[in-house]
Amino acid sequence: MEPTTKRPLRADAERSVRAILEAAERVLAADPGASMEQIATAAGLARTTVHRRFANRQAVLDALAVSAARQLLDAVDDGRPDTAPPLVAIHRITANVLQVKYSWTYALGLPPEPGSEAARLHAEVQARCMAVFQRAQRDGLLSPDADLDWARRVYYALVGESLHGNDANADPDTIAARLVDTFLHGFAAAR
Amino acid sequence: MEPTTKRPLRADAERSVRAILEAAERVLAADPGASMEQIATAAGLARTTVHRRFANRQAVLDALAVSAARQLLDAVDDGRPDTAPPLVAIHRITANVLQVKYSWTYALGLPPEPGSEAARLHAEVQARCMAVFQRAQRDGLLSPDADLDWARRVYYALVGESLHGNDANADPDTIAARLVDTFLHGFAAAR
DNA sequence: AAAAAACGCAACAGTGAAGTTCCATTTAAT
DNA sequence: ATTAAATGGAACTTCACTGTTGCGTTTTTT
Repeated sequence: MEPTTKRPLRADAERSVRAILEAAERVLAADPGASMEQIATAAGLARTTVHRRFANRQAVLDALAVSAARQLLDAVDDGRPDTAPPLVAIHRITANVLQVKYSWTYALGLPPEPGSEAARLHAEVQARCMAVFQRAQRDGLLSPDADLDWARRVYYALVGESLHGNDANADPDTIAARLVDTFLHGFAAAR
Repeated sequence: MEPTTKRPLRADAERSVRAILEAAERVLAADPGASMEQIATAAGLARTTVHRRFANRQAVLDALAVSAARQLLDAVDDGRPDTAPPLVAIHRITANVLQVKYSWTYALGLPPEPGSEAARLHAEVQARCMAVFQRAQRDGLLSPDADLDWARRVYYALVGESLHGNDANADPDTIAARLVDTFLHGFAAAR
């Protein structure tokens, strides 16, 4: 029952925490109802060790959500959303996000508890996204009529869909290019 | 243990079956791990009655998936996908599908068991969808370069996204119009 | 009105997972 | 090398859910 970081963990304990979170992602992605035992085994640990690091199942899920959300925010910031030209930023962010989302599909699909750290991080990501879109609209890349909130939701949906069917190693830049092209122009014949 | 329809069910029994499926959709949409007890209560029935109509939990899920998939296929066929002009068909199908999907979000999100009736129905829906898109491409509505499989996936994703945040009574035709517009033209400024 | 079917309710057994405790052993920190 | 922390493993309790059975009562069918 010590979820709060009282003193720094020992090196092996920190490895265990990471192993648990990575195992949880793998196992829960395959079966959201998987047991703590399955997670522990996948992490190469005993079940009691998992319970020593996380008070209960929910604590694992919370930590998993926060960990993944942090990496997502980093992926976005690495695309320079505030300084790069909008089209470049959107491309880079998309490619970065696709990689993170592929590795943390389950964790990033978890509904963030309102008020939680994970929710705060997701809101941060969303703010970056909206800022880029607003700049893109001012630069004439996006239509002046575009509903940016709807645009953001569509963009999220395209990212989610782009994760399917790609056997891991498919070039993220290629997928991102197709995604952005669809986002901008849709499927209608050129006018 | 009588999942197979031996003799026609009595009137009240058939009402029970429908009540169970509708309750299962509501309850499981809110919590996918909900118990049979919760489903029974939501259906206004005793738990044993649920077990009398469905051998086990999986049988409920299967029946739920099939029921929803049937309605989905009906919604698609009501849009005349083979005869109406492609743009009209796409609009109508979209509006119809949105309504069905809104009422059966959970059931239609279930991964269809390979080889099951539900899987067959979903494949049928997909075939209708591809047929419309091919006609649309021949008619010059969709770009000759468009990857129709990717287009279909994007279309599905847009449908899924359009279900969120709409407080039920939002006009399906309005939402469908926005969806189709985005699908065709994206968000870029007009060239 | 009589027969058949469906229902509610209570009770029961079986299962599996969550969470805890204790202790011997291993591993990291100083 | 000593100390403190972390781990594995077994055992145990608790608990919720599943699936089943039996029986008296209600509802539908004919």
